[in-house]
Amino acid sequence: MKPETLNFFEKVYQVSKQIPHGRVTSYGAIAKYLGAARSARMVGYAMNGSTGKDVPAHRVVNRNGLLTGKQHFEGTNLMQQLLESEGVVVINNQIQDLKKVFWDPSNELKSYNSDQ
DNA sequence: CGGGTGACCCACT
DNA sequence: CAGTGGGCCACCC
Repeated sequence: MKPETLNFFEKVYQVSKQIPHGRVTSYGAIAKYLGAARSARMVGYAMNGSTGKDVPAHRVVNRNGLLTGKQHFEGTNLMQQLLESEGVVVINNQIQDLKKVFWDPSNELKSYNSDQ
């Protein structure tokens, strides 16, 4: 068991967990923070396994602020419900004031905090 | 071992 | 300005 084997998934999970309450980020932002800006798809793919974990995948949306992964959640509008529950205004699966609620890990975290 | 897929993003036309 | 295609990297069969 080597936790250092932090796969791309694990990295995404940790970053997602660091997302503040009432804030959202994009796959590309996380991917870029991990050094794979052109591999945003992997971030979303990682989220596929985040369902059922302590990872708030609902706080992760695409660049347009659209809840693309909503269909992957249990319910139909569960993702939107969770975001609105945190104070994020979401209309028609589209986050409003994304610029205000947007949270950039590279801008807030700056570095990898192994100590969480 | 090889091919296909994917909760995306960027660039070109 | 808007639309389309390609690219990227990891997991699944």
